[in-house]
Amino acid sequence: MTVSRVLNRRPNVDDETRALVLKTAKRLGYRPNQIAQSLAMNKTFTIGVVVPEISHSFFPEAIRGIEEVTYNAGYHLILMHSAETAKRERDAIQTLESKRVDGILLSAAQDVHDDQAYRQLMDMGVPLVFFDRCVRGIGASCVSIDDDESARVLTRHVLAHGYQRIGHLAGPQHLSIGRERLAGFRSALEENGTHCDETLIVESGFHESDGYAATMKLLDLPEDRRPRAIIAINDPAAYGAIKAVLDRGLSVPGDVAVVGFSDDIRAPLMPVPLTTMRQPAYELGKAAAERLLATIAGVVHASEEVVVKTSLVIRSSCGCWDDGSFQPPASRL
Amino acid sequence: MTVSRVLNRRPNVDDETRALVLKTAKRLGYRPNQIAQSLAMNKTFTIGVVVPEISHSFFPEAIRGIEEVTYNAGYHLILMHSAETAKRERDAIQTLESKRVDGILLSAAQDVHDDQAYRQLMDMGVPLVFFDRCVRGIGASCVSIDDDESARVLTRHVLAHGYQRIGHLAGPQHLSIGRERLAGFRSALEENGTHCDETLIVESGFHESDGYAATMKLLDLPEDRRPRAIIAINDPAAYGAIKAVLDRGLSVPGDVAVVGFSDDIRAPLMPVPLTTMRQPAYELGKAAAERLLATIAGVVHASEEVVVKTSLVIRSSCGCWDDGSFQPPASRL
DNA sequence: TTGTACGCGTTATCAA
DNA sequence: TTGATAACGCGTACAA
Repeated sequence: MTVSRVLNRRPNVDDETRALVLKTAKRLGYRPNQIAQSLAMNKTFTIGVVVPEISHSFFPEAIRGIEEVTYNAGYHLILMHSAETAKRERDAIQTLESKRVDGILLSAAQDVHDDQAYRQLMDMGVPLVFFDRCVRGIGASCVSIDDDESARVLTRHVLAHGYQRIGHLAGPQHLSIGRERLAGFRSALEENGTHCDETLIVESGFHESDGYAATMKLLDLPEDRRPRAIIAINDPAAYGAIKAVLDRGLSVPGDVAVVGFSDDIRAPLMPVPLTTMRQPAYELGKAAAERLLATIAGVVHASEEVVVKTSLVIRSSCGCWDDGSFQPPASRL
Repeated sequence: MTVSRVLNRRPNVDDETRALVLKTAKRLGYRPNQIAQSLAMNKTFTIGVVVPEISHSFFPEAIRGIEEVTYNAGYHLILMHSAETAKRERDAIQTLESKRVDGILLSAAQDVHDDQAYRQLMDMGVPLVFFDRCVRGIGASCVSIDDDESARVLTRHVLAHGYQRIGHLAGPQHLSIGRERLAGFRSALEENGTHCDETLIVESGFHESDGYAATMKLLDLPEDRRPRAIIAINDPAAYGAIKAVLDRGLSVPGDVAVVGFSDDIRAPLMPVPLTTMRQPAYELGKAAAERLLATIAGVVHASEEVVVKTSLVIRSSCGCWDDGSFQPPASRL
């Protein structure tokens, strides 16, 4: 009726009627029922966000970026937590579908092994944008960093110290970031003419405990086959690596250099400040949200790769001095 | 129709019909429209969570606890960010009301000065549970720590070092946690027979920059009127305090001891590890969610105060040695 | 066991 | 400018 027109600021309403409606609405504490609106308009102004991890580090910051953009556009967020499991992720996707969200932002869980859930989403026409941990080849956009290139730059820096034996705590190989960072690692070694010892590449999860366990394996090698430096899949894994090295009575970076990936909030505070590749979580979240809104608005149709810039943060765990400048000890060059 | 019965697992359906429905549903990729369900049943299985802060520290962890409980109960979360502003908080509340959430979990923003928005929510019969930063006297439940007692215990510990002049970076006094922590601070001084110098109590916000600014004011006092120890409203403010002390060329805890409140993830990693009151964010989130679900289920009607236990975490910024034991230097006792 | 009628609160369409 | 009617997709109540 007329009430609808007033509340939606439609022009063709008499000023008196309008005033009356507004007054009465206020008196009754009336709130438009957005559920009914959604049903009628087939639009919820809600976006689903699925993250594998909630608490520390990268994701809260990314969510803040997402929230910033979506809030300004009048959208709201349903937050789902996959807890790194494929089952909960599938569950989350189904729920969001049922809730008829206008789009989904998703960062893939660690143990996802097939595309099916994503493909089905795409088939149903639900706008989907991956961020950080992408799944390619299914026509969904991806907002992330250039993992391959970033890993290459990071590895180059480690190589510049003159280290010969370099280990890699590789991420899960069914995830893009696991594969691509490993590829970047390999290519940096190759361009440097450094032999890549496959025993120094061990698969690791994303948690500190994973990094600890994987590093212990490397440290169990005979001394002459042990890595002189370790490149971890992310910062938490690097923390685990540092802990493992120290627990073995060795020093960082004196005996084993360690570098991470993310520039987590704790990285500069570590017993030996962590050299790492800064991944701008907030900006990445914003970019992902912008991409999704564009998709929802129908502005863009094809899937797109959005690359957010990383930057090398040099501290001292790599063997550089702690003033942040790039100064591999001369003796090793 | 019969389809509804099948999908809701009602018993009185022929097995064959049921099988047919399920098969067809799968074939069509059918997803029940929860919007329509919600409209018909007047129930959304959605809970609104309003936090003043998203990224670091306390809230992501609390959200994880909330998510854990609500997920298991079949509820989902709409996450809203008030950014410490009353305006955005009011906005969030209105939106959640429009979205007909089944209940709201809220931690009050820093600059909220009146109860009106909350009262209106209560009047409309929307279950509301505060967590961490509560507003009392409006009939809503509150899940938090015992701020008064915790601050007292913390202050007692600082006093035990023999410090006479103790400063307090007090939180906003219109928020419960600001008032109660200050009250606990005062009562510990009183029971110790220590004079409370009002010039050493300065109001501070919750951010590192706020703590920095407030501490600078204290350090601007003539040397004989400066505090020998500072109790900050929370950990980030304590980080700011430490930075201010160091920036003035003074040492922590040698010249000025500093303690925080929260046990943020960075507390043990500070240049001088921070003594602080541990606030179990995850457990607090869980308790708050449980309380809200009970309210929604109508199990409880009256408002309730749920108190989650804190514990004193002794590191070295208070002047204790760094092994975590309670050992105020003997010379000062 | 199955199907029909109605209502949930809104928007869209068309008529008054 | 305003009002009536039919959707939107489901659950409830009752009839077949």
